[in-house]
Amino acid sequence: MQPMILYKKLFDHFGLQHWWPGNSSFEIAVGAILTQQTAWTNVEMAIENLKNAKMLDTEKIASSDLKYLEELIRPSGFFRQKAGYLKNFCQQIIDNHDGSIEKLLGGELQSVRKELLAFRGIGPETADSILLYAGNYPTFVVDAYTIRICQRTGMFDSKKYDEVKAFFEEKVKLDAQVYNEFHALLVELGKNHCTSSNPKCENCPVNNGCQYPRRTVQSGSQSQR
DNA sequence: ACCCAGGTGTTTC
DNA sequence: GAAACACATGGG
Repeated sequence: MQPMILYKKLFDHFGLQHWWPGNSSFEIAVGAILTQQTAWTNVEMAIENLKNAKMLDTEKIASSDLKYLEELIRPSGFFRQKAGYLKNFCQQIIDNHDGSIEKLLGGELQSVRKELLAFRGIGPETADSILLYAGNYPTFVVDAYTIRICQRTGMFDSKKYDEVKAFFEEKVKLDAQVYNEFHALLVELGKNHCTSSNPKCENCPVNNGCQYPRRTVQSGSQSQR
């Protein structure tokens, strides 16, 4: 199955996703860091805490007491690492972009991406999420669901982030709005159907041609494709 | 009670 | 390089 066919099926089934939840670029970026390997409902609690404490602000976080920040974001899990990530992220924005994430997100895609990837705690998925959902850059976001769906549908078999990203950007015209919906839809499919606890993809709305279990191991032959 | 979640960094084969 | 591990809370 080709990516755009999958996209249409997902869109027909799930409809518009209205991502990313969040009212500002900064809130989206904070959410992107907090949601790493964590359910979004937990992140909502952490962001609510930050809002109530009036801490959703680059200067406030950068100058905050680390222990205090940890307590505020505790519900989002891995709170000690993430508190450090957030402080560092905010400090970088202050040092290099006058404390304005809009300025950070005003540069050329590849150079901003490179800058984000250099921050501690910001890997490829978080960087692309910030670029796409906070900066509206046409960069495809890959996550564990994307990789699993690619493998089970037989669409593309790789666990390497950059390879999967390149595959989609090659097959799907560079368009921030389409990439926005596509990633959100893949997450929806991943959460509801293409889960690790539903390895046979039962009741999947798009499972035509699903090849799970992917292959019966052939001893000796290693040829791909 | 166990498993999982919209990853990342470090350590170890 | 790939694989294994640490990081942690809250919901199903």
